[in-house]
Amino acid sequence: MTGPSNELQALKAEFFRAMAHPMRIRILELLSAKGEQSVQALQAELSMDQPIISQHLAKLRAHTIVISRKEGTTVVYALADPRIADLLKVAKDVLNRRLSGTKTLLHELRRHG
Amino acid sequence: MTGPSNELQALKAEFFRAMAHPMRIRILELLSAKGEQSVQALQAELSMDQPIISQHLAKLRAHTIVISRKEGTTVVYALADPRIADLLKVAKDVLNRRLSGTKTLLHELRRHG
DNA sequence: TATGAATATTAATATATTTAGATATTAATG
DNA sequence: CATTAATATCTAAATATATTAATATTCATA
Repeated sequence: MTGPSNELQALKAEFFRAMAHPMRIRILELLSAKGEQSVQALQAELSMDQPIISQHLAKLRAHTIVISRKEGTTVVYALADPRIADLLKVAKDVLNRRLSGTKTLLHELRRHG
Repeated sequence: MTGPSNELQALKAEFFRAMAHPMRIRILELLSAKGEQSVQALQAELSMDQPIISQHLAKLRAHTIVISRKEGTTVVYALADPRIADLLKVAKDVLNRRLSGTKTLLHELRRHG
């Protein structure tokens, strides 16, 4: 038995890759924490040139990781799916555990005898 | 307040990028589903040349996404953290919902009028 | 210690992604 | 309808990543 199709795994890979950039992570964390944000707001909070932000937003949009709507001349972005916030949270947990590394291990050892 | 440091977000990005490859997703899903596996077993199940598998395993190892131990001349790999299985599961949910759901699509369409 | 089996590394080329700057589009306003 | 503000797109150059094939390492054992 071969498991799920390769195309599905390619989709997952593309999905992860679309998130895999420091600037895009920052954007997604802002949207997770504060809800929808205009491009201006993101630009201000990330102190980033406008075309750069737009390019990253375009990539996230292309993979339906964020969605956007227009409000007059400004465009407001939001997570396309609340589970994306979960995804970031799990990733943070994995990394946090890793960073606390030895400390956590010692702590656990002490607690469990 | 600026939020968490940029280095942390760069770490997260590197972490996602290290997973973001169809072959590595397949490896991680096998390890999630079946527990630890030797390189031989992975090679057989993925019908992939040995050096290719090793290269992907090396990348996963470099980011502490998998860990390995030797058993004589064979090397056995496992997920470094069970939460990585959660991560894959959440990603699968997001993509499943996307593939089955018209909700997001309609939302996208509405955006363009 | 020479050999074979299992795994890892290296190096080259090809391909994809990022960045930065210039320019284009869109919608509101005077 | 010309102008401005907000956002998006395009292009070329710089970086990073993937692929392939060849070679190296490690360990058990004859």
